Amino acid sequence: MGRRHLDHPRSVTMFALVDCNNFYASCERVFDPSIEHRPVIVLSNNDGCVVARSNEAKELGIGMGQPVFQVRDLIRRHGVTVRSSNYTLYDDMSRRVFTTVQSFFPKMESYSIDEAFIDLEGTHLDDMIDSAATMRRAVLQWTGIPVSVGIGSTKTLAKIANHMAKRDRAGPGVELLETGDDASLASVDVGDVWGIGRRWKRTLVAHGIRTALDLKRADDQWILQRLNSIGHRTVLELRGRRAFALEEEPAPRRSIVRSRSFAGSIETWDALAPALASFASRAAEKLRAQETAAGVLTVFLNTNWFRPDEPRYANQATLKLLTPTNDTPTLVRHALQAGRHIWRDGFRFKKAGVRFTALQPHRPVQMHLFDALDHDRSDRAMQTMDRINRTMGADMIRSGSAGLGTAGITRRRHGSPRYTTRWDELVEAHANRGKS
DNA sequence: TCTGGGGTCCTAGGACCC
DNA sequence: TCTGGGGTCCTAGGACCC
Repeated sequence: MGRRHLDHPRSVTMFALVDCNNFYASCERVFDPSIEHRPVIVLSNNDGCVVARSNEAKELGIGMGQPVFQVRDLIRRHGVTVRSSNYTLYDDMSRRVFTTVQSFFPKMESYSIDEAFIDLEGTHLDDMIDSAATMRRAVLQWTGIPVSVGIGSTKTLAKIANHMAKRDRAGPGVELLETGDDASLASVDVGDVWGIGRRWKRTLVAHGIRTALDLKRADDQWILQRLNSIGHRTVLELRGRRAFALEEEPAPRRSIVRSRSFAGSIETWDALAPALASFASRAAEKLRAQETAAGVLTVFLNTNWFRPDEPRYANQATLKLLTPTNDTPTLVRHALQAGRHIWRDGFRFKKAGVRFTALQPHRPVQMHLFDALDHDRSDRAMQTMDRINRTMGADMIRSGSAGLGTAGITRRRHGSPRYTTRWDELVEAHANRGKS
């Protein structure tokens, strides 16, 4: 790679990570200014765990992923605003944010719902911070979402710079980490390095590697042995060598999962079957949306992991489909068959799901002259079904056996409206609200 | 009482074949 | 009866990410 760069250090190419601050909480605030500057948390499915927190909520000591029942007191004492998660809204806001980012920096990789990497090629090193700051202001102004920007010569360093930008709350929200800035690396906990999770952190700390700088200086062979080849790439990136490329074109999904934990528990096959049918049918929609077909189907179910006092059972059944398909009735039938196979009476099931793998391209056959082939007819029926569900809202039409699906067995008590995607749930604007 | 959901990749080990 | 090595493919489990 670019030895030439040494000759022109001021035009070195850099990556930046744009990361939305407390994304879900920020989305909730955009449409409800009354909760600005106040503690806000967003909950996972079934209102079980905290999946997003405003800074004020973080300061109260509410942890990421913490079960809600453990922070009930804090919520009450400090009047924390609680919202069930609203992914329709977050997806739409995400699209708006990154469309804006891309209008400034066209080479962009959407990395997750709230993060994107960009390539700052063409921007002079001296101008990078200013350009990023300009983009940041535009995003805030046009979408209402605050973002932080970290700049570095590799994705891993850009991630660390972003971490530093967030750490410095009074700062400008943009941080540039020079490749040789070891003092900064020494200030970053090794567990905060992108790619180092809980287990690896434990291994590293036990070996005296506590900071990002220690990791940068670690022995390559030792890393390869005790972590793996990916962990080693992280080390290379800390040294300024690019090991993870910017991927502008998202690779097609290799698997699709639809699963849920149930608010209570499921004790009869008759209660599980509609849930499985619903999972299979939602996953099939996803298959068709990306024009793939599943070659392998897996159904899994398990009892409550957190109840050691109850009988435990977890199992999964995998079946290979003779012909890869994305046809809902076929997939539902197979899912029920696989589920029946691993079903056992006498357990209280807490979670189940359907997974499709061995995905392969499947182009729907459009407007064939004759209806001779069943799969043509099936393709068109599926297209119609997807179209109606898309326009009318999810689940207007679904496979007969899906019935109510998971409607009666999941919980959602703090929902906010789908402000941006449903006419009947639009925010009401009041002229005297004051913000323009 | 109440504990998320959806992904990726790597590695080791077994089955099977030549 | 005894004895081999190397390759591929698949799967399960474990690590990581948001």
